[in-house]
Amino acid sequence: MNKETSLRLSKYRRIIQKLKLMGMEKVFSNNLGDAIGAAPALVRKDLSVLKITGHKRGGYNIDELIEEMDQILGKNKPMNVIICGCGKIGTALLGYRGIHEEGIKIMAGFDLNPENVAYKGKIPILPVKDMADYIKEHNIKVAVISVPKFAAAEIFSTMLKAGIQGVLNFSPTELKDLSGNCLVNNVNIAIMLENLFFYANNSMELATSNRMMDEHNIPTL
Amino acid sequence: MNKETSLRLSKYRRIIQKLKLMGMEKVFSNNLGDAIGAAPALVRKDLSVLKITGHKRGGYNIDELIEEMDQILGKNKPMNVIICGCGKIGTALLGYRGIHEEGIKIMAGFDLNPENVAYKGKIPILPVKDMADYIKEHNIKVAVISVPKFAAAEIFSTMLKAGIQGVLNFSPTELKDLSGNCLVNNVNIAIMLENLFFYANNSMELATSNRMMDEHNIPTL
DNA sequence: TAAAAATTGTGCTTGACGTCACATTATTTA
DNA sequence: TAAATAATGTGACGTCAAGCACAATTTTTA
Repeated sequence: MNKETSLRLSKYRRIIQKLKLMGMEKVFSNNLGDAIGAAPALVRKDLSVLKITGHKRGGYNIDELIEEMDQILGKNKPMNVIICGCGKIGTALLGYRGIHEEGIKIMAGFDLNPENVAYKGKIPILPVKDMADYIKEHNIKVAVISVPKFAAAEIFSTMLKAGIQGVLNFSPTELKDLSGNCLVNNVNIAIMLENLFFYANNSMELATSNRMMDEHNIPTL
Repeated sequence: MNKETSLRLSKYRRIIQKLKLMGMEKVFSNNLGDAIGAAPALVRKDLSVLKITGHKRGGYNIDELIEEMDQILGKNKPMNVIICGCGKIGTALLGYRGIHEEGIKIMAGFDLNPENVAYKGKIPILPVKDMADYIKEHNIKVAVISVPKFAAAEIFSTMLKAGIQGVLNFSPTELKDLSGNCLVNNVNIAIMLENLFFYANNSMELATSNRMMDEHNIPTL
């Protein structure tokens, strides 16, 4: 399964959750397709790959769907993360509701000088030197990197040695794990902004490519 | 040109800049390819599409390359953004160096209650109701949305009416401009984290697909 | 009960992107 | 000068993901 596909799964999961809260019991592939801007056939194929099966003329049962997707997406297992680098961005994430609301728990923050971190919440802020032990002891699988550029590569290396399997990297240094044990989502804010300026400056080209629009735009729920 | 291609362009630009600072004068397609984890032929094709031409056996002249790419990427024009929503993430961005270092200027922040924003820097924090006028008066093309979920759709709509052409959206509401006048980069932190847990929980599949690895991982510069 | 309608599941087609491979051209070396 | 070497530029090809279209199946309606 590729990245786009797995992102769609999370989106399906989120939409289905909303529909359930609205009291709905079943959903059709074209509903989900409309919601994420994809063709109904693609939705069916995605679910088909997951061995999730619907009912001819009856769509998909929402409760079944949630159960099976949670199983596949690992939503039943604890989703515990740590945040390494408690500067401006790291601290913002420590208090970010969107993470908590999805059932993800921020276990701890790490910083070179934890006593300097302004954030005063329930989450412990620990010194970076304790990170590797913490990862092993608490069996942490996913980490956020929000350290300055110069520190990113080293902290990433430490994480890999400690067994981290997924990293969300906000530093401008693009990280890669050559061994294939750890997946990295690089979020480069400056490059994304540059990208927007590029299209804004060349807006004629924007109109000509539908493919591009599809990749960038996903309908509001 | 698709999104991946334009992201590569920004990466090339960044690498070339570093090489220039190191005193180099020319660069070969395989250098750039190695740096971003792409095949040399792809680098040549990317540059070829931009009508940037190299020299047989001589590679690409770095000064020419920078000049032409800056032209194409719009780096010569001012890159002015506004930040709408000065909560935790918005405030973090107001003080984020990575943006400034790339030549992007944050012109102003907007918030429902600007007087409540803790950030005390040089950037003015203005009331949201003034945003549309500000966009028009200062000819702002690109905006960051970092408002809470419930406010995202409305502020986005206001931006579109004011003529915004690019949006970097950190709210969990996925935004889309149906008219095609505005490109949106949706950055959904919770979904990206979920995605990492998904792969961590199904790590066997990770190893089997090389394609996926390529999409996720970009080598450190 | 029979016909009509609606929705799934999937084989086939399409299109885009990246890689391969090689002709072309420039530089170096003997 | 001629041969060898090194790099570009691009046409051809392979691969993969998404969309199309339709058979299969279930429900509704008359």
